[in-house]
Formats: sequence, structure tokens, C-alpha cells
Amino acid sequence: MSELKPGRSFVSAQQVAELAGVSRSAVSRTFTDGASVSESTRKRVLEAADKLGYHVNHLARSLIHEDSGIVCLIGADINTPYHSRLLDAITRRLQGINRVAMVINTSGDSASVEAALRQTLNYRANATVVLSGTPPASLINTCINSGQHVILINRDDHLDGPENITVDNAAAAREAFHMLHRAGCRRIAVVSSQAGTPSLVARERAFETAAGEAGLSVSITRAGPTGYGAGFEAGRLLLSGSDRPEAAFCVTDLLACGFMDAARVEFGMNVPAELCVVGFDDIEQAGWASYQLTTFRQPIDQVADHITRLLDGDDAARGGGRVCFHADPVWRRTVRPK
Amino acid sequence: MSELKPGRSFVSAQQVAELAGVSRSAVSRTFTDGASVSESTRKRVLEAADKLGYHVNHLARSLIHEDSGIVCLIGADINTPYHSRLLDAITRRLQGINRVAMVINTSGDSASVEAALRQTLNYRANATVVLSGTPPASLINTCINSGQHVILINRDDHLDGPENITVDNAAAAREAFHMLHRAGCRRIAVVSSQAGTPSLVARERAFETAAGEAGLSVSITRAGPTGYGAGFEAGRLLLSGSDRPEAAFCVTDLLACGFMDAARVEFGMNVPAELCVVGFDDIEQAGWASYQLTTFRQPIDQVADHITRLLDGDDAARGGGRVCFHADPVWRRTVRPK
DNA sequence: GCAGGCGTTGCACATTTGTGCAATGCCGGT
DNA sequence: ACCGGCATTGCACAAATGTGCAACGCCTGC
Repeated sequence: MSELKPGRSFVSAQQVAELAGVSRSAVSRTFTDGASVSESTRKRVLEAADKLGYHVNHLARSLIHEDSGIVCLIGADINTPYHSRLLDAITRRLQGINRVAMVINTSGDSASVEAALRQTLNYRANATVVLSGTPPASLINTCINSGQHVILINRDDHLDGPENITVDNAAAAREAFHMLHRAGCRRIAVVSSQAGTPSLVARERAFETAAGEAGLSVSITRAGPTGYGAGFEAGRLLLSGSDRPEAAFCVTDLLACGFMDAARVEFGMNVPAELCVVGFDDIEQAGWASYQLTTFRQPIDQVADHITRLLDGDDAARGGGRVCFHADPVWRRTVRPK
Repeated sequence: MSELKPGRSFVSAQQVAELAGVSRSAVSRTFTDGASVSESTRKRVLEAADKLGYHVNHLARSLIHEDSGIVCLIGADINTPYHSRLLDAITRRLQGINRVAMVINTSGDSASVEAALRQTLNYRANATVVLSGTPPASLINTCINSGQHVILINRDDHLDGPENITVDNAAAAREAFHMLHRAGCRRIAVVSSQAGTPSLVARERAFETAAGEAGLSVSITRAGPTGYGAGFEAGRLLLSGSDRPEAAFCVTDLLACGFMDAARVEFGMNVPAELCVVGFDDIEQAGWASYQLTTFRQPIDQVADHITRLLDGDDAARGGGRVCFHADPVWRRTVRPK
């Protein structure tokens, strides 16, 4: 099979038709589900196609149909544990429903973001999933105006064109506070970052509010971009002072890992005896023996499943739907029991 | 701008031409670099295009040109630190040279792998980059026969169609042995996985050979799939015996992290006083304060740069080129100095 | 003033595929 | 044997774009 002469370039349906001795229409129908072809010609066509190494040109096919089969995934920091897991879950499911993922990395400058988003439109992507980051709302509107599906994950801006999938950051943050409060912690710090992502801000706010309702005030530290380094630096700042916090709510597991390491390595502290820590995301490292971090699990599979449902069934996919999943707590060993 | 009526569907060049009062050719030429259009009509076309929200259809454009602008990235375990960083580096650079990345996740069953690879051909991808995993050679040949560029990363099978980018695993593994040998370690274990990936096997072999030349024999432990868990399990197995190894070469940083954690948490050992560890990849976690792992840095940026060079300049891209980059040692604190 | 040249523009054809419509052929029933 | 019906097939057109070729108009130089 595929004993094609090494001569370059792709094979067209015309060539297959000539070899099989049928019309090009017959070839097309052979590769179209539900089209009417006799068993004998189908067999001849398939043989010829295999011999020549023919593959249907989806670009041409997409010219005719509305459906290009391409789904754009737009996101920043895709090398981050949480985002790469999300990417993994989504791409795998997309393949299951015969779509293909086009990944736009917006970690670069904002000019490249705009260029990248334009690609979405240039390739007539079936839908655009915004995983993270803060692409300007105007660009999102451009997509919607061009008749594209847009699915926003964890962005709380209230546009009504796109589909919104969110995580209940506020509920989880409240629960985080009560976990620490019940453990007897009173001086509690919030460790966040300078990123200002909507979901991070939502976690900060809800935690602060819950603390306020319990009569406590919390300090928020933002020592850099979201990541291990910023958590470590926050630990250095917070723990070198005279009145150390008894606990910290880190709005991200990466921040939590950095914070814990600063506490243990720089100050020789024991977690959770001297310091309780709660994170968010439940990245793989949170479960490592060195951390055993108590955190909240991102409902990655639920989010990915919902996306495939939106893209597969055309019915529920319209209008500004809004779904919110819960982030369940994962008890490990960085919060004292009781 | 883009005050398009919310009515669905994309805008065609024909509609722009009518609004601007020119022929469709003029519209096409406006969006084609180097085509001859007067400044006045160009301006009128751009205004009309902006008003209607026009975006060139790359699918149609690709029908004519050879170049679809799509590059397929095929890989498994993209949620892994090393692979997600590679993905990040490559996608970012692709955008820089006006290509777009189509990601095929081969973590699923092998049937889906074949279907996915077919997508590569269906969308007339400009090139296919195989990041990892073990897609059958027959599928790779299918791509090559269809006249596609194929770029293999870290696969040592000796196909001569594709471009090969490799890392000098053997040299690094030899160096790893000498690092441990010079530190005075004699009972050395190799921690690997059951994956059997070419590069992992190459590291095992080279290390074993180097040890043999020094008159030492090493044991190789493969406790599961490549990852933290397998490293931890290997630690449990190796360190519970009567004669514990003095050092371990873990063919992956993830294995090393798991191994170190088992040593410290399960057996209360001190690294590097009682146990030296060397990893491979230099993932982010290797630099975390809890690990400070001595390891070898994957030349990710060099690999990504080379890929863009292959795709951008058409000249050097032909034939079974073979490039090999060096993995430099990163000294941290899991090997005793001197 | 006229010819030559150059920049610009439109026509028509090319790329690859799906599909409606009509024609063809085959089969069964009467 | 003939006719109706059905499955199959080919023609021609559609989708959105790039581009060679010829025509057109304008400017310049003589």
C-alpha cells in the first residue's frame, strides 16, 4: 500500500478517479458518509486511493460546509501545570468528536495576540475557546460578530455573546477560609500575584470578605507573576516580620509550593505545626510527598466534557449560556485537623 | 469599526468588492503582499473590509498555494513539565513566522493516533513535528510519501526521509556517571521507566556502559510509567534492601523527584550526604528549593529555534538532515561536590 | 501632439471538493 | 415483453481565493 512514487505534492480526487476509471464524483461520494455508491465502485476507488496515497482535502471540504472541524484554543502560560493539564484534557476530547485543535499561544506581546486571534478567523475555526489570559474584549467581539462560537473559561466579564464556563472561586475561597479558621488560625495571609486575572481576584475578594465576616482582617501579598517564584518571595517577605502569620491562603498551588519552600528552607518552619497552607488548582505537585498540599481541585474533566458537549450537540450551543462548576476541597496535610 | 449586522456567517471578498465599488481582484490584491494596487483603491478596500468585518479565508488561499501555514505537532503526555515547555516554545516561535500550530494528542488509544495523524494530511499541514511518543514508523512514512516535511525530535530510529533533531543523551549520561563517580559513589542505581522511549533507553545504556568501563555494574529499575510515581516506587524498592545504593541516576527529573521524596519521607535519608541523585531534563521543579536537583538541561530553545529555521528557510529543509544538541549539566545540590 | 511605457484593473481560469439534477441501467412485477 | 421504480453515475455548478493576460488610462519625452 501507498507505494507512491516519491514525487512530491498531494494527490487529488481527480487522479484517483482516473486510476479507478470512474468520475470524480464517485470518488467524492466514496469518502462522504451516507452518499450513494455501489459496493463495486467503492472498492475500486478505495484501492486506487490507497495506492496513490490519497487523503481528502479538508481545506476544500471546509470551503463548502460551514464546519471546518477546527477549534481554536487560546491561552497563555501553557507550560504551567494547570493549563497544560487543561490543554491535554481538551485536545484529547476534541479528537474524540472528530475536531482538531489549533493552539494559539498568547504569552508573547499583545501585538502577537491580536495577530493570533485573527488566525482564528482566517482559518474559519468552528469555535474559539479562551483558556485564560486577558485578550481584549474587543477582539472577542470581533470573533462573535463573525459568527463564531466563543467559549470563555474562568473569565467573569459579563459579555453575553459567548458561552461562559466558570469555577465557583468564591465558594471555594470561603471554604478555604473556614478550613483555616476552624483549625484555629487567626493571623491569616493571602498570597496572590500581580497578574490580576479575574479568577485570582475573585478568590482574593471572597476570602477577604469571609474573613471580614468572622471579624478578621487579612493582608494580601502580590510579589510577582503567578508562579513558584512569587510564592517564595511572598514567603520571604511575610515570614521575616515580627508577627508571622499562622496560615496562608495561596490563590494558586504554584504560589503555595513556593511559599511552603520559603517557610521551610529559609525559616526552618514546620508545616502544618507552625504554619497552615491552603492552595488552589490541585496540580500534580500538590500531591507530591514533599508538599502534600491541602487544596481545591479544578474540575478540569467537567470543563472539558462541557466543551465537547457544546461543540458536538448544536442545540445547546447557542446564546450566552453560563455554567459554573464547583471546586472540591482536597484534604492533605498542610492544614491541622480539627 | 466592524459594526456588522449580527447576522451570522463570514464575509467574502465579493461583498467587500461590491461595497468598495471595485472588482474582487482588487480586494484579493489588497491582501496579497507585493501585488499591484493603487493607494486610493487600497484605502477604499480596507475601509470596506473593516466595516464588514472581512477576514481572508486561509482555507481557500491554501487551496492554491502549496503552503497552508499549518504545522502539526504530534505528541503524548503534553501535560508533563518537559513536553509542555517544548510545546510552549514551539508554538510561540511558529506564530512569529506566521505559522499556526495544530496539536495532535496521542495519549489516547492507538486507533485515535492513526486518526489524528490522518488529520495532518487532511489539513495539508506544511510539516509534522513528532515531539515524542512512539507513533508507528508506517504512519510516519505515510506522511513522507504524501510529500510532507517530517521533523522527529529525540527519536533515534534511522529513517532517512525525515529531519532528525536529537539530544546527545549518551554524552550526558556518560557525564552523569562521572559526576557521581568523582563524588565517590560506587554503588549506583539507574532509575528508569517501563516506557521504553528511545531517548530513555539511550540514557540507560550509555550510563551502564560508562559504569562498566570504570569496572562498576549498575542495576536498572523500571517501576512504572515515566513520572513521579514510578520514581517514588523505585525509591521504595531500592532503599528498603540491605545494601542501599549510594547514588542514583534518574533518566528523568520527574523520576528523580519521586525518588528523592521516597528517600527522604519514607527512609529519612539526607540528600546528598547519604544519597546522591542526578536527573535529566531540568524541568522547573528541579530548581525548586525542596529539590535543588543536579541535572541536565534539555536544549529546548535550541530545538525550537532549529525547527523554525527548518520551516522558514526552504533551502536547508530538504533531505534527512540530522542535528544533535548537547544537554549541559546544571549543578545544584544533589551531588556532593568533589 | 503623438508615441511609448508603466501602473492599475478586470476578466477569466485555476485550486479541490460536495451535491442537485438528469440520465442511465437494471430489476421485478404484470 | 413492457413499464415503473430505484439505485447508481456523471455533468455542471457552487464554495473563496490567487494570478496571467490583455486592456485601459495617464504621464512623459521628443
